[in-house]
Amino acid sequence: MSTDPLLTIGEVAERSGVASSGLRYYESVGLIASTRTTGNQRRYARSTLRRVAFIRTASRVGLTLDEIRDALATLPEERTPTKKDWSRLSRAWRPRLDAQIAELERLRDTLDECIGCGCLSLNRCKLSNPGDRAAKLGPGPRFLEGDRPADATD
Amino acid sequence: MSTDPLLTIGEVAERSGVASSGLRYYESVGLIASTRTTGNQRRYARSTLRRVAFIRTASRVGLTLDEIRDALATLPEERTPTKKDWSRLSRAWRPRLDAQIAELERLRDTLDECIGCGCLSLNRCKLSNPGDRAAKLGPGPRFLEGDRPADATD
DNA sequence: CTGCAAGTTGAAGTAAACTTGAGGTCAAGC
DNA sequence: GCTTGACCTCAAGTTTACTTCAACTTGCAG
Repeated sequence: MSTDPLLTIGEVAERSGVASSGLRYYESVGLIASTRTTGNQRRYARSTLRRVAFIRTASRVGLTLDEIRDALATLPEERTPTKKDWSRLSRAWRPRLDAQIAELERLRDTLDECIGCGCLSLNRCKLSNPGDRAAKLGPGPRFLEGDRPADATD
Repeated sequence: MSTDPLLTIGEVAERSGVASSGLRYYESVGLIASTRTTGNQRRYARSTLRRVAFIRTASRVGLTLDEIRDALATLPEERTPTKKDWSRLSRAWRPRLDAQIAELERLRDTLDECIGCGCLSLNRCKLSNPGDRAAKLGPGPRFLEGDRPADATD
């Protein structure tokens, strides 16, 4: 315990809930930065806690670390980001969240329609055809998704 | 083109939107089955199309292939599944979808509260503390999620 | 000064869901 | 009968977001 304004990696890990290894990883991909002690140990500014919080939350919203890095790149470098700065970034999540929710609701409603008939038939059933490309939800393949529906016979 | 009731892997790929390599993969993990021609090529029953449709849709809902395999295992083996069979499985997704939507809405609402203040401060802000473990949404780490919040000072 | 928890590095492993590649076979039209 | 596109297998590669391991070094309490 100290009065030192800088935090050790263990302290940041403890407070952010991100493991030390995760913090090192974040640093390796350019999401956060640190200074070093003479003995080569990392020391973090307090503002890093907020930055990590942003990263975790953005991640929960579904952004990839790449996208998060891009977002963070818009923060001013010459000064510690203000609440306004963070607020601006967070606001950008809103449409994304709305889209995700809408997509799931669409899926749910279509499912309701289909449950009655137990169809799930390709091409004939709405469920099988994404409908919009805002998919990219949950794990699974993002590669070919809604490419060619092709003809229908089953 | 033929009158053959069995489909080649290419046909199934074309109609289902899942690449041939994906279908082989599904087979390798026991999600679908096929018979073979004398020349060792796969031939699929038409019902496979429905099965694949189920897999893709369940996947979109966020189920892992493991879970999907478990669900499919409850289908009768001795006969081609009826609409009722599929309907039963689909109905089981509903609570899951509802939970996913609720989780996202919770996140959005909390975000709305937080946007005004640009807080995102750890522990002090609801956004940083998951609240329920129904997370498992979108990509990213499912490992440590909401483990120890720890104390708060920033 | 000593001991030991905490920190360091780089490489390798993990998980899910597939894709790609190499090397070889099959089937159908001409 | 031959060419060509579709298929086969098996191993290895891909992506994202980390964790784990081994082998070592620091830093602080006693």
